[in-house]
Amino acid sequence: MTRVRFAPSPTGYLHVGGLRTALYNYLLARRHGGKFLLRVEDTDQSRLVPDAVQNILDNLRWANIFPDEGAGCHPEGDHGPYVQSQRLPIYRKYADQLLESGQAYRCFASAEELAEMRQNHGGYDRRYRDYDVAEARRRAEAGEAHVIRMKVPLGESVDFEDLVRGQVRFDSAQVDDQVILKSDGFPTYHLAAVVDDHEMEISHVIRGEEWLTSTPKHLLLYRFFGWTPPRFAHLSLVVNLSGKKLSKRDGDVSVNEYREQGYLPAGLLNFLALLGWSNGDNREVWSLEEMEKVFALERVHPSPAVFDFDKLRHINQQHLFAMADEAIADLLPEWFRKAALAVPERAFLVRVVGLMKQRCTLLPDFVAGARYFYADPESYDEATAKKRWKPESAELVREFAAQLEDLPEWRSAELEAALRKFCEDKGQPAAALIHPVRLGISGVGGGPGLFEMLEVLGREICVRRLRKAAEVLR
RNA sequence: GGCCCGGUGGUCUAGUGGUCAGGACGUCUGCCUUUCACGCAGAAGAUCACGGGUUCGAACCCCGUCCGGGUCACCA
Repeated sequence: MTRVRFAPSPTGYLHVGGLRTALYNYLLARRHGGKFLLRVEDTDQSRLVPDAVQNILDNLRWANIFPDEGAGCHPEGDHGPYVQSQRLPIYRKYADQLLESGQAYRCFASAEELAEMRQNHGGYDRRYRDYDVAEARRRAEAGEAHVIRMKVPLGESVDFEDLVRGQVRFDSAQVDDQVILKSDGFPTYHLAAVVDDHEMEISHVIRGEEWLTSTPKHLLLYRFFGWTPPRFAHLSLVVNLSGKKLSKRDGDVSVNEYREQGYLPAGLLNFLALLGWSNGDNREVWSLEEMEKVFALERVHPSPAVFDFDKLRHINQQHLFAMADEAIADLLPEWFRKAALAVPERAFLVRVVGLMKQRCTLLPDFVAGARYFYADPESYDEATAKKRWKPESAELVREFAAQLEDLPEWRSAELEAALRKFCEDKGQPAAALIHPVRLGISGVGGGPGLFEMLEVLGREICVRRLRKAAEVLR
């Protein structure tokens, strides 16, 4: 049974890199008919961000990445609790077990001592490793603050087969006697993750590359406990143009921000998946469901990937194109509310979407970028007016508006025929009226086909706008 | 600095010994059109990090070097 987990720490909002990790885990579970769990790793009490858990849950839900088991699920599942701060006795028990078997020891080094060691010989010098056990126990029982460290066997090689990188080997002498239980009684990540992954029967640990060098510690812990370790897959980092781990300085990094800009979850996910994964068939546009059928860790690339905003936009646009007009229209009401505009009637909106679809990449483009469908223009684009509005335009537009009032059939074909006939009678090229009409109707120089636009807008609005334009523009 | 990982056009990638190194984004040029966009056609852009080997033949295998990143916390 494939059982994977996404185990974020609630020290901040969901990051795009985190979403990618969650996605790969989710895809592997789906591909193999396994389970995807969500576990909250809140063992650092000092860095908790109050609404981080909620944010992570919300954004995963927005992205349609639903955990099968764990925090936020109803019911949570049989391996809970799934929040580490609620599992303290469990970690304590295992830490004690290691203490008794001599694979861990108490350490009384103070923060000052530690700082001094770091300065002088680059790290903890294992000074309490062989400290008298009985004496250590006595001090501990007397209430003296201490931590529990793992006793790393020296001179061994710890190696494993990473599913995306192949064989990786470490010398155990390079591994320090990592703290597994802190003086506040909380476990560190290393103990907590190993214990939980074992108890929750995790089969594959898929996480960021920043964890690669602590994997030998984890492997050693599995060995201490006599447990079979899961398979590991370390994903490359998502980086900026300078090759550094993506950070706030590089622009938008939290999933919230993409959501607020109006990206489609499917588009973001598709783009993120492509940052390191490819199916090997030159295909780039994938729905979540499609990826679930073919995803394989063997096809994940180990080198870091630069987050390319242009490519993201392109992928998002592809997803938009693939959607039915009705489905897009259903997503729009919240964007009208955000723009403080009344939500148009659905049938009208569907038609607008049909006309605007290939001109939009993000959801709000259907609102702010198509404003003239919902409100009369308040101004006219200057460059366009300069180029397209001639001295005779006002008169032509005024006369044409009058003619439109009596047009028998308000449909694009009839509108076009009427306009062309009108121009012919005036001895003018059609463009001499087409451009001024577009400007007068929309206030801008670009947009969908003019006659379709007029049809959708309706007679009353068009006539009104044309008269206004003929009035204002000279 | 030690250890670990990585290195194919600006970017994401295909490629695992044998066609002019393929695709996509972006850029540029045309075409289409009433405009913008879409679409279509085309172009520029890669010493496959570098140097040695192995081989008839290497982006692919081996060694070395360089560069980049990660990690060296009572943070995850």
